[in-house]
Amino acid sequence: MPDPSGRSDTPNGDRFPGLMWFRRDLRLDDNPAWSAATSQHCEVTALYVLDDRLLRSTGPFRRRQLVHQMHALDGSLRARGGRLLVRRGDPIAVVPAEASRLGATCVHWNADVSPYATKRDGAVISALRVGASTPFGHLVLPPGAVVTGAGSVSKVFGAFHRKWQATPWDPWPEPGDARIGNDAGQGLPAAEGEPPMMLGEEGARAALEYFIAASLDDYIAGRDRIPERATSEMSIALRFGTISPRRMVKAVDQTSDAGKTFVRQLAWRDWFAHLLAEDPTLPSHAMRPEFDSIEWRNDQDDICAWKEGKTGYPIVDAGMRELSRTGAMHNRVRMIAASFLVKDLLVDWRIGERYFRHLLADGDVSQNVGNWQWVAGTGPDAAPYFRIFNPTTQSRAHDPGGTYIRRWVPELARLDDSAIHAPWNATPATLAVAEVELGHDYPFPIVDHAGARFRTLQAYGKAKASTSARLGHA
DNA sequence: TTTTGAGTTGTTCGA
DNA sequence: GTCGAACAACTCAAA
Repeated sequence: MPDPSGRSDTPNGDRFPGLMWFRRDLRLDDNPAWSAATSQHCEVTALYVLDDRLLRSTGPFRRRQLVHQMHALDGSLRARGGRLLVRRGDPIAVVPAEASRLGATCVHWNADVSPYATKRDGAVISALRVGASTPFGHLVLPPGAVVTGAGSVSKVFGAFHRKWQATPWDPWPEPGDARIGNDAGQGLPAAEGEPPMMLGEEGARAALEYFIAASLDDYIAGRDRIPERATSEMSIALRFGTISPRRMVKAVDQTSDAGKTFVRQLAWRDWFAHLLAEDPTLPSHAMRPEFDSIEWRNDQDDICAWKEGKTGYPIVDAGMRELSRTGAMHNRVRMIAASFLVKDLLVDWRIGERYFRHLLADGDVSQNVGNWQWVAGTGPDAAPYFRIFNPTTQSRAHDPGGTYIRRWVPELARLDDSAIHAPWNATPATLAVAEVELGHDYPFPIVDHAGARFRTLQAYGKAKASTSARLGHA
């Protein structure tokens, strides 16, 4: 095969050039597609395609992260004498064109499970004139590796988890010795703002080590304390693939309950991905069809108040403000805010799912959809629908000193620890001392929790009853 | 085919 | 203040 770049003087004998298409796997360590590419070819070009269709649906925080992490990947490649080749356009056209230009005999990438990605990747494979190799490098186990006797993904987590634990695997192979292409193409977009603390694969590895040393022992209780940063905070590294989930599992001592609990979270992550791979309609349909007939209120004023952090429930508002200003939110607060939208405001979970996914720096279709369906009680193994979070109780339990609320709802900062969780119950004197006038400085609650709870139980009960009646008559 | 056991993160009510 | 029960009876997966 003629080599248009004239790079045929390779130490690897008759090996040919290859192309590695990076997407959400921005690391060189423990990356199955990268290892395959660098083992099978004399030279590998590392490509990233800026896909405008995808970028349009990507909110500002995730986009900013992406650019920083691309720069970090470029740094990893430079350390090995290469560069990240960046192109802008539709991958269905760009990837085959680059493969042809470089004379690549195979294109490598790590597969993904989202409906958009699977459709796009199928089209790229059809358009390629050479082969493609597409392992699953962002999950511990690939879809299809953990199934029931009937060959489908378990619809209860416990059964999935038992099989997941019992399925053996090893770290993926080490990278090979291929030379790395050093054509930077049209160049990286300029990174905006301060680089994230957890930058690139070295940052991710250091953050994991720090978490294991500092917080893992207390993970079971610590992960529920909102104002602290006692969770692993690895979600962005997992989202962009700057760390290998297999490396994470191997790094944790699973003889302790805390270690087991933490690794279990990675099993949940695999489970949600496997479920979406099996059923691409999950972003738009309840896993339990009876809950597709709930009569949502979808009140526009309520939805706006929720998005803006003006519901009158301080813990919800703190979370929603943190989200819209930073793209981050503690897991416990995500549950409280999501439960509030669905069960207190009776708003369709899909509206909240789309909003979170747009803004979250770690936003990922499979995880976001799985978790929203869990909160809404519409999925398998979901929270029972009558399990409705009380935002005030949650706030007192998980942010007892009101530290988190004061950080994001400064107009309430002078309220004492008792009043700050439910300012509408505070005495006029307490409010006056704290210089809070409800309805002026901070809203009255837009909904009464007890009444809203009853309303939601009615709506869910009705949806269930009408569906079972329909099925009974069929 | 039938049976059996299990089932992330909660809240409210009444004794 | 603390405790257990009710919430609602499912469905799934495996034996």
